[in-house]
Amino acid sequence: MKRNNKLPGKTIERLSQYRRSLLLCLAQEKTHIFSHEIAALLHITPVQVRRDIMLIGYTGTLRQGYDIRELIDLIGEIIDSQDGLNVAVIGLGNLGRAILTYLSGKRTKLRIAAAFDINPEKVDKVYGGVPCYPLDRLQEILEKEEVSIGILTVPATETAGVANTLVNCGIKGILNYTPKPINVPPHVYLQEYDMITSLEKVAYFVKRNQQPG
Amino acid sequence: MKRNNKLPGKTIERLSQYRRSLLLCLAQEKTHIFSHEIAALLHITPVQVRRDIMLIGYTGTLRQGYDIRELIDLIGEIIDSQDGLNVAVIGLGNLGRAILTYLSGKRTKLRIAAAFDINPEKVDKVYGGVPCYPLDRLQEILEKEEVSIGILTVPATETAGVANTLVNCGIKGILNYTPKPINVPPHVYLQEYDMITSLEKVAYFVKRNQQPG
DNA sequence: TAGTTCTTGTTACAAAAATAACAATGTTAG
DNA sequence: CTAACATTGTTATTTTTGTAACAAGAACTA
Repeated sequence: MKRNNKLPGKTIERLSQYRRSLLLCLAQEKTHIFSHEIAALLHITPVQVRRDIMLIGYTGTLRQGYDIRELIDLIGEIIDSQDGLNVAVIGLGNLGRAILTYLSGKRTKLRIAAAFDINPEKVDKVYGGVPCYPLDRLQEILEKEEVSIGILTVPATETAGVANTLVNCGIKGILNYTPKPINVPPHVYLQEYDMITSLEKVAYFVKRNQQPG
Repeated sequence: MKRNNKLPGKTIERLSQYRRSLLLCLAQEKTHIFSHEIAALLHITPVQVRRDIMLIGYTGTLRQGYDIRELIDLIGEIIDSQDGLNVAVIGLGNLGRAILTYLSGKRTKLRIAAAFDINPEKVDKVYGGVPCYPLDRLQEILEKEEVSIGILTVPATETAGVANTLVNCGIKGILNYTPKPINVPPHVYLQEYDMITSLEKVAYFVKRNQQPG
């Protein structure tokens, strides 16, 4: 049960997905599950499921598979923070609001504490249970609410500036949905995702399948 | 200049990003660029840039670096389809509209041909230059517009059904932003992205940095 | 009881991706 | 002219990720 060894990033992603599926199973009165069942739900291989579960040090029973409740709890111990973390969404365009909707009221360990926008129309309203503040109160609110993770959904022109402010406020992690890459000091964990890049990648592989060579 | 060898997926992603940055440079009258300059723009290493460029068979000049115009054109030859591809966005919630906004009018080779939603309020309106059709006309429109790529932004409950319809209509690639994994026949290229998973991954690494062990 | 069948846990292997190392070659400086 | 330098292109190495192979053990069957 030694799981201080750093787990691979991809394993973490899958653990998050296992838990989500397992919660659904639990809601259906299911108590145990086999590796190949989890695999089928997520369209991956049973081997990979078993390997991931091995890495977190959980052990199923031989003929019943894994205890769903126990597995959910263990995944929680691994990927959740004990006391929870506060998250802020910066930029309430369509994407920012989409994220608020997705997350609203779901995660208990990840609390969306605040949203920010520059548009006065949006400021002081509440979206998905989250209050929207003006962008110029970013620093103040981040500190007051002890926000550790920022989700960047501002226009590309604002990315660098907002990112700097986040870092200066002592943010611990940034999820950047802006098409503009940012750089951060090593103690800040950064993950970037660009929708246009993803789409162009799909287009490339579609093209290749059409004209194989 | 043999670039029929399949390029790594990650290289494709970076090529897309190189092109975007290079277009900006070109707009600033710049004609040549060094690998370390590209690297700095995207916060990666110069070696990786050179390696990617080597893989597509382009050669820069020794003291001037790469010709920006030529490089942009070559990347286009590689990742764009000759005649362009038509894309449809299925589901016009916040996320669907965000994508339309991002893409509207930008890509010439990737044309957003149609959007779909089940909500009558949205149907028959135009979003970002793209007409919205009712979901039950999906099959008809996809065939009429010769759509090869579908972007899935419907609620999780609808994912499986819509995905099946897409496959039946002969779609070539799917970009699934739904939290529900789908499976498709091997000739359909599938890419999935789940925002909640990404956020939980960031949270995990933030937690690890806080309590290193 | 002995054997068959599932399923897990683990080790070994393969593939993909990133990084490092370094030869080659114009260009500049003296 | 020669040496130092900056930059590319390529090969080699390491790291990460995924897949396969297989021993071991509980439950069922006869």
